[in-house]
Amino acid sequence: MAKIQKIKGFADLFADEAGKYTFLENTARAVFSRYGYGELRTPVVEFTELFAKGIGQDTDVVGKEMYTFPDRKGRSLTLRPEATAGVVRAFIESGAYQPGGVYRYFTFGPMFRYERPQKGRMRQFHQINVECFGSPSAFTDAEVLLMLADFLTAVELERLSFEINTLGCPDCRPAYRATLAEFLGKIPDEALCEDCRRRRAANPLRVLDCKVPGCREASAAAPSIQDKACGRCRANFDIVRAALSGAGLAYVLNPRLVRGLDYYQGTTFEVVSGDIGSQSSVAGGGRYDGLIRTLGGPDAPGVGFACGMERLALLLAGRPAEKPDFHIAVLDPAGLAAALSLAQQLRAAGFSGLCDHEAGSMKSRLRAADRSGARQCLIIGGDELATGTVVVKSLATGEQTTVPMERAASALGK
RNA sequence: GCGGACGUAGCUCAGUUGGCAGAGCACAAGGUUGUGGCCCUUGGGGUCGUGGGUUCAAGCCCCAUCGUUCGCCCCA
Repeated sequence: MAKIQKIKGFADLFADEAGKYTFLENTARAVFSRYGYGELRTPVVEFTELFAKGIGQDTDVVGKEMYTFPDRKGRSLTLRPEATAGVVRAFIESGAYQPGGVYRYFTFGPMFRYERPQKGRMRQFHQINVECFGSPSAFTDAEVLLMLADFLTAVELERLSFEINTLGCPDCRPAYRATLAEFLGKIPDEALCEDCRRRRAANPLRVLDCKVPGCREASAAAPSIQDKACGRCRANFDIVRAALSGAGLAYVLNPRLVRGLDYYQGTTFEVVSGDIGSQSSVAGGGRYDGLIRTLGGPDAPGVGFACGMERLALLLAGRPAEKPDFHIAVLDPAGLAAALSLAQQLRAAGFSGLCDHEAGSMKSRLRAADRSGARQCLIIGGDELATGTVVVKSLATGEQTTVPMERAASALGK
């Protein structure tokens, strides 16, 4: 019988690793609350249609990476590959939107994409997501970015680079796209990789993003969106840049920054680390003004970002586990019941600790106490049982005293 | 979906031209009848990922398969 094991690309996170995730979530909660954001938890499964419409039918995520399956009534469900679509759906469904209002949400949780796993990329992965609905202002873009930077500073990640770009709006992007496509059309086939030859007609912006050196060279002189953006987009982007500089946040202007999900427009950004292998992007986001309407909601604008917890965790030092205050060592089986009730009293008094449930030799019990990392060991053997006492031994210094059992808590207390 | 590397004890890994499966760490007991960490001794532990093939003989060679991992692609 083959051993049952976890699914490829899924992970079990024990103490050290799990601790990083709760640390990330707790500090995210604290930081985002200071900006007026509230937590929202949405389902992990949605109707497939939501993602197909929201993310874009021709993206890789929708085209080949979704966990999609029929439920018992034959409806097509999918495990969410990203959070924004679900949050937007919840927002629309709640009916909370009033024109002019601004709505701020953050959410944590697992996402699923059927990809080949590698460093920093799991099939079940975890994101911290932030979404702000209702504000068309570039100051909101800037504040969201600053909040992300604030969070990353709070978790003590410093060596990260912030890249920003604008993708243009529905007014100016089509024209830019056309001139870019025209430029790319003149490049001889041999100069581009196979993917880019296909992309230059279908999705010319993505050619800019190609990592193949030849393609980089070929597109080096391509027209930049920075020059072709409309006045409003430029003005907005200037506001964002000025706000970041004003706040002292260093950033890199990356005109080649193109996001993979169709709904992005206007300001986009990515946070990159050079220390975690080839999946180097730890966070990414931007503005998605058309999305809420696309999904059947009001014509409300949106901005947000997603932050990959696996990738942040790679950068985080392990969090040392909490050490217990006491370990009760039992030398005589007759002492097991007294040991457990003593342990309960100590826990009720606020101490943390472990208690032997099987008796053993002094040597084996003390070794176990030592391994647990406990500060103090309480020893209950035949002598102590006879006199109603307990030995309180410091595992650091080796000093020990014998006290009546009911005084154990105060003996631990100092 | 494509490519490379790797699967031997709980963990990290040796294993020669194919010739009786090993070390370190960890664990357990003892050295010390009730005193841990350091040290010493002893001990328990393995279908060599799985299934085929070649061979007198396979951990080693061949094929397949599963898993892990790094990269491509894509993305957080």
